[in-house]
Amino acid sequence: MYKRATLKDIATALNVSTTTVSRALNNKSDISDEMRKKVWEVARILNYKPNSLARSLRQQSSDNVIGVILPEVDHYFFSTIIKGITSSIDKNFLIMIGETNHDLEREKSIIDQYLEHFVAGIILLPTRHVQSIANIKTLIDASIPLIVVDRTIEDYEGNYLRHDSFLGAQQAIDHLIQKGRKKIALLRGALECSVSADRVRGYKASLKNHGFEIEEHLIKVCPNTSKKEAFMACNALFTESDNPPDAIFTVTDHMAAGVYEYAHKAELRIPQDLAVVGYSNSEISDVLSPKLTTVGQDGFELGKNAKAQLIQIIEHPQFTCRQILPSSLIVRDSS
Amino acid sequence: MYKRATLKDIATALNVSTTTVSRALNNKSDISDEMRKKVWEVARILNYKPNSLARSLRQQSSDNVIGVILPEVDHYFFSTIIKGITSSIDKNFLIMIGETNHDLEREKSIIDQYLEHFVAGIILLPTRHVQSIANIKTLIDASIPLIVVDRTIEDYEGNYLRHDSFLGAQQAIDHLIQKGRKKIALLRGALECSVSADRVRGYKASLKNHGFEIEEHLIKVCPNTSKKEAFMACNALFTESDNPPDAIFTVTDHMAAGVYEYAHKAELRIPQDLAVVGYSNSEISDVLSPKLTTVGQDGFELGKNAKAQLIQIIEHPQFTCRQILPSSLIVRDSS
DNA sequence: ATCGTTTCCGCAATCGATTATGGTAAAGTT
DNA sequence: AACTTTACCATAATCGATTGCGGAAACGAT
Repeated sequence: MYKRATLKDIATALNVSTTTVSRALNNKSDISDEMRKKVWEVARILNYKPNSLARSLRQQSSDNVIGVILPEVDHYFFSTIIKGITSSIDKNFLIMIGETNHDLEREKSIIDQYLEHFVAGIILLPTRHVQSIANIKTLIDASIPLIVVDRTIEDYEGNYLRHDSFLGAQQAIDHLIQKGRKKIALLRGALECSVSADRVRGYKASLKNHGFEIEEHLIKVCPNTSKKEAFMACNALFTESDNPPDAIFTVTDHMAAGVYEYAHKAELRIPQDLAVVGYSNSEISDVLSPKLTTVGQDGFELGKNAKAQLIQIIEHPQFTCRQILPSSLIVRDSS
Repeated sequence: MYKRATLKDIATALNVSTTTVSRALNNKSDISDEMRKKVWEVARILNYKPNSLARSLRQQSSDNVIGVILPEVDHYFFSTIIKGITSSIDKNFLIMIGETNHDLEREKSIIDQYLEHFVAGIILLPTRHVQSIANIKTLIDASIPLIVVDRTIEDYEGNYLRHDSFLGAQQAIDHLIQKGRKKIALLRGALECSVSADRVRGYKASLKNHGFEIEEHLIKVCPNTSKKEAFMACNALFTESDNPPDAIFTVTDHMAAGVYEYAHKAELRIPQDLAVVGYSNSEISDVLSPKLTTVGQDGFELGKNAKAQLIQIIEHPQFTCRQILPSSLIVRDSS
């Protein structure tokens, strides 16, 4: 059985104490240059790598484990965020991952587990039901480096990073209006979801700016932002009134797929009879026919950025991050 | 700052040694029933949770951290596997995740990092370039619980779990032949990829079983299994010969999307002029129009299963797992 | 020569758990 | 009564690193 070299091995080899070795390797003071060099040399030869468990235990804090918490790992947007986090290998951070399935209890439980493991910091994508800082209070009190990504949390004053959903939605509606659409419906997500709320605000703002009336019956709620819900909502839009919409904006691309399905069944042509704009620029937007116009939010960059910022926060406790990234409309063939 | 209760706190409260407390909590011998009860009671009151770092350090092995290694976290199939692994919360295992991007060096480096962290076991989805057990030799020598998922590794004798790609491909071709197709092309992946190789074997086996000739020029290689490569390969198939295929089987759904795109451009109707069958039952197969016939392999179940089996291996060193799960054809509208 | 400063390094405690070894008192044995 | 066994618990070492404190040697100043 292979055994890794320890501080003691280096110390024995040089006939010095482990204290000296530790200080030499961490480039601390009270060490002569000569000794420092010798220690580094032996460490290299023995292929020494510090035992991070021992270090974490002693320091009461890991220095290379980041905990990630998100609602659903198999949603394209989230999975590209994970890719952004895992693919940059700076500092060799290890990534722990926990999935909440939008369950607040589960979220709390994962946070506790991360705390027990002395993670160096946490990247949190809150559930869509988050209403308060209850779950992260422990983190705040203990000053655990934390960055809240994608969603907002009421009364939370700490570090965050997210896309500008308000602006994204506004761009989408601006675009539809510019294309001559007069009656634009909106399929939104859960009422308590901050992201969805921002997009609704963007929708309304754009309509107002162009002197359009806001018709509440054109706004349908799809709590799970699913394809099926969107299909049903679409059905409602076209059967409840004999003055149906000529454009639909959905807050996810999946919902747009539901609209496509309804349009296909109702023999509505996209974009001639009905323009569709989705949100996320997920992979299905390029596969749908006609290709879907959508608001692009780059998950990869978001994840990469979140990790970089968190590392800054870990290394410089006074560092703060309050960033809102721009989204940009990607015009394809559905509008 | 909140501080967790330790063995020592319990020991002090009861005026006994930490030895006694440890043994009582771990239900070992040399402890009176009376003492055991008292210890458990105090532990409950103080909300004691063992420090897993300290435990791992002492035992030279964690008991609740699983390391997962896979090629690309944002591919739908892989992300559903992650979901399968993370969503079952048995035993409160923590999940570490590493992405190789099909880079063997990176794979090795992640394995080393996991070893340094004394993970209890590893779920490995090898890169498509894997040719030998070089990367996992350390794991085997050190008897680290390991399960190889999705792909095979030459000369590897340990635990594995994967889908039956041979059978899946065979079913797909059987289906196309039964539908009356006479000239079935195949878009395959990288030559060194075992999964792709299995599917090619299935393709050939089915053709042979039905008395068809195998025409090598109908088999095109798309090393990255991308949509664009598939589009190009398709173009080649239809321009190189004036006797083009009437059906195409692709080893991923994304490649099928490439075929769709070519068909659209070349004004070929699916399925009338060209039948298409994909592989994976990814989310795009339900979004493509017409909906894609594909071979279903359930990533969620695979992940869940892999985790359950690994836990068995961790807890019972003599336990072995050699499973090949069936895939099943999902017939939709493209064939 | 004496005292004060640096410089450089080691001792031992510490993080929180596990465990080999040993010791004491009660119970059992002949 | 003397000896052995059993039950139960404590002491201390251990995992691999970090760090407060202290000590010895070298050097400079008076």
